[in-house]
Amino acid sequence: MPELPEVETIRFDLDRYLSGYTITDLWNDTPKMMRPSYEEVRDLIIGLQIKGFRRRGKNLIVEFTKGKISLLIHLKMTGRMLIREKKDPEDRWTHVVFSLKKGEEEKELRFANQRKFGYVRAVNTQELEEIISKLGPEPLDDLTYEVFEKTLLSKKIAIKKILLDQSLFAGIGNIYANDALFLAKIHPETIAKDISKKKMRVLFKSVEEVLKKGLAYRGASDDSYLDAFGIKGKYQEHFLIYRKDKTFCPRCNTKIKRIKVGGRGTFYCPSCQKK
DNA sequence: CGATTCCCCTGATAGC
DNA sequence: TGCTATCAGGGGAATC
Repeated sequence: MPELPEVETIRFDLDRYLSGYTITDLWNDTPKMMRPSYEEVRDLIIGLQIKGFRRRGKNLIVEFTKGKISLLIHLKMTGRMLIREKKDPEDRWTHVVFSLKKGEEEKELRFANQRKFGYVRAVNTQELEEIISKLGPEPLDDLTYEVFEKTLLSKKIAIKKILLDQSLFAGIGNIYANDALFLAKIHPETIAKDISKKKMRVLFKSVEEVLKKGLAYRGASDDSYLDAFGIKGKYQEHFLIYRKDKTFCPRCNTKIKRIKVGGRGTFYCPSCQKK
């Protein structure tokens, strides 16, 4: 599922390949994916030239050279953003298509979305700012250890829930939360404020490490994730603990356990990650 | 503040 | 073999 490394991988390629293109048409067959509505989004963006793509947490942001409208795109679990030629074969589950043109060059940006949870939302500068400001700091950018520690010390809930809370830290999802906790040898249900300062430091570094590793491998394609060219990432080949509940701990060979924390599948080594 | 549940959706998988 | 019930999951809303 697209988390920070996956969305960032997509963003980087979209920015590089589609900046400068102008939106000439917008197609959609699933109105609920378009906010406020297909017609409004269409009228707002047709004719606009793409300035670039930004990312905030798991949100992809399309910026234009003129006006105060941006597109806020969330891929949720099964979203894909694909750069295609018009003549390219259909991509299954495509529900939104942006037609693009730069000089004589034509392209399509296709939003495929199997479970239809993702969306494209047109927002003005002020709305964008409001939404973005509700997200926590970026773990690979402006999150400092001091803020990390302060956040953990203020919470009496399971550390894994904290890591997944987008208003506390933006962009960490289930895969990287599981792997970071394994790396730091912390039980996912440990009450955040009870973690020792020493382990907090290790966890801070672990979060950074797994996210960077995810980026280096261009994301994890254990389910439906594909990059902007339709190519799988490779981080799934390097999962430490995520979805490893049929195997044994790489450190101590104990059988990996699977539980639910906050309703999400959670994996840990009962020997290495004690409460 | 936090916990819990529901909802959205559809392919994969388990169970019969 | 083939059908049906269950599950997964990001995030927002509603409820306690």
